[in-house]
Amino acid sequence: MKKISIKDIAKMAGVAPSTVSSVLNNKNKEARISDALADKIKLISKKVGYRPNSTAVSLRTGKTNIIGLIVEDISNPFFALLAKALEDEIKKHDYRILYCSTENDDINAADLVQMLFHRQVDGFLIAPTAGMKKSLIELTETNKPLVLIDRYYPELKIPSVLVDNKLGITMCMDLFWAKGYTKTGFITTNVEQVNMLEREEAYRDSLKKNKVAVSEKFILKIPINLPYAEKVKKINLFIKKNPVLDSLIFSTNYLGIAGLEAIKLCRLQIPQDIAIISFDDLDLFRLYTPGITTISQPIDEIAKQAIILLFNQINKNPQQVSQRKPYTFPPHLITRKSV
Amino acid sequence: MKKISIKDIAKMAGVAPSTVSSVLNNKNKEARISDALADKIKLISKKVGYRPNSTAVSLRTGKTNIIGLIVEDISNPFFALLAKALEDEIKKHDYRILYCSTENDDINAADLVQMLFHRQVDGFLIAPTAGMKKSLIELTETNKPLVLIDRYYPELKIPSVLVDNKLGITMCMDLFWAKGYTKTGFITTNVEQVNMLEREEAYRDSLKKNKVAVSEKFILKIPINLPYAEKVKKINLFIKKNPVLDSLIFSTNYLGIAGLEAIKLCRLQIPQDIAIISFDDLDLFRLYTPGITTISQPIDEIAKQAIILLFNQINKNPQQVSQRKPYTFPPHLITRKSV
DNA sequence: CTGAAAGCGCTAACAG
DNA sequence: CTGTTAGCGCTTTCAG
Repeated sequence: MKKISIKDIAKMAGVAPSTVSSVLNNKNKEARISDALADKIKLISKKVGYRPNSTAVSLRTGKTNIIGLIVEDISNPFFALLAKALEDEIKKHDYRILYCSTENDDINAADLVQMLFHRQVDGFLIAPTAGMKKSLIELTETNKPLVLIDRYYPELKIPSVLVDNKLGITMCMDLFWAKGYTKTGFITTNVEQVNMLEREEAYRDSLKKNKVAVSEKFILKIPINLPYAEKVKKINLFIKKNPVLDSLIFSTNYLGIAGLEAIKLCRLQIPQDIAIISFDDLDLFRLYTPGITTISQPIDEIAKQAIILLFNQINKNPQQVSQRKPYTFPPHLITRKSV
Repeated sequence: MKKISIKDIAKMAGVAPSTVSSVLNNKNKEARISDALADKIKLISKKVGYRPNSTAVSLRTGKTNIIGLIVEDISNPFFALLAKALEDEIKKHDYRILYCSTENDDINAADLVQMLFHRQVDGFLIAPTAGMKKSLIELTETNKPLVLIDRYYPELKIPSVLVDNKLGITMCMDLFWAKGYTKTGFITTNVEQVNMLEREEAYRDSLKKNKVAVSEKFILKIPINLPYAEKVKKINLFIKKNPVLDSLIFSTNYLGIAGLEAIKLCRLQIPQDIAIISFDDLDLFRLYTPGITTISQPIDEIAKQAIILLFNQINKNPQQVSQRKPYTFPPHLITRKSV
């Protein structure tokens, strides 16, 4: 694993660097280099373990084989699983991932886009923050391949892949209605991201469809960057203030976790005192007693589709007639004992 | 965010590219460029949002400001948290992370080292697989900055940062002894990684110290790449075969998870029928009923120290008198109701 | 004080 | 069939 350059190989083989380059990039035919020579060059470079300097290749070709991944927080289990699934898919194309967490900060996010762009990444996979519109518009103007994941911007025609958020919450509500729960609280974040807004909307729609007036006090919006303990406290208070509630929906995994903790503090029994469903499936929800009913996201499918859309752009695949609507995948309702 | 090069800036300012370069790299003094001119150049490049092409800078300077991170699996909560902590620390140095998962495959791991090396990363953070010795030796011979995390190679003098694995298990055992448990089973993986071996060793040592013969049938080694359901099955069987056991230690988080599932299947009560402790603290363990006693790793401290050691090397800091022993941090025993 | 020139390692056009 | 040449965008002498 020494620093060995194409010139070294050329010297060893007694040819010019360009000849080595052609051979190693399988351009034998175009350059019409004799098979014997090609084999010789290949052999030598294999023997000394030659691998081209990616930086030089990138500078020359303008390609880095690196995709920039921007998520909210790589330590969130949802994003960790998504990142792994994306990594697995992208590996097949011989690409790598440079990842960054936005911490849900718009300025941070815009910076990361800039930084990755100037690092010449070949494409972007972004779970955008709520205030990233400007940054995304700028990015699209550069024609860099770009796919949004987990969230999207309805006004921007950017290929997006995500779970069907409305369907997920509708499934929750339908289950509640079917089981006779009529007073469902909705616990969500205060961020204005489409995915969260759609979840809330589906909650409201379901109430309306069932001719129940939406009661604003049954909706709790928790500031996203509040420390965990504060979140628990807020939920705790919310539950105490609304003893009439017979069921709760947590719109995302960490709220579900905080919710379980809050319910424990209130000494309420699930599902006798209160039934619950959380978005995102976790080991915790599966193994908790009682098992928690969840809306599980099809992470692998989302990752696969995102990579397809990304490489359609990278390879300028014409079939990529970018449809206006985001690609959505239905979630799975995993029913357990919590309802 | 257009492609704007140093030449463009030079033209706009009516100077030579090299002058722009000097100014932007704060080499005004050495180049003795007038403050007025420097300010003018800075202003212009700020106004048009100029950012140098990182690829070109890298090719020229040999620095990429990218660190290669190789872990077992980014979707494992331990590594996800570690990755996030590392990202946070590394950001302060204006570096980024290119990450890869080994899937615990030695060949894969060796490939990743090669790949990252030829991508000119400025340093490596590696949680090595058991069979990575050769690859690591090769890497050290290149003098690339390198820090091992979570695991280490006793024979190789490579700076390493990890939790004190032995202490962790000793704490478990001491707690068991103190509470009167005398038949403790140990459930671990079959991989020959030092961290795992040390955990097992501590278990054996504790028994010996307390004059209890080590019973091999009380140790269960589960193949690491077995599907989750199979792991549960193995543990289930192990418990049924050894009804004499009054307590169990799970040597890593996913075994703890599988263990809870297995115990549920056996319809055993924790801690009445069997007491348990798991390595790694998870939401699941905290919120499970009963709460599971765990050995929590000081992830942030590990990340901080790893970054310190890495940048000591990158900056050729002489104080980095690479000590032979790995840097270890004591874990925290979090006692809950499971013991 | 400033600019011209070389070169990092590679690839692609083109000339032999 | 193969080698020469130019140049990707930047930094770094070094000459003026």
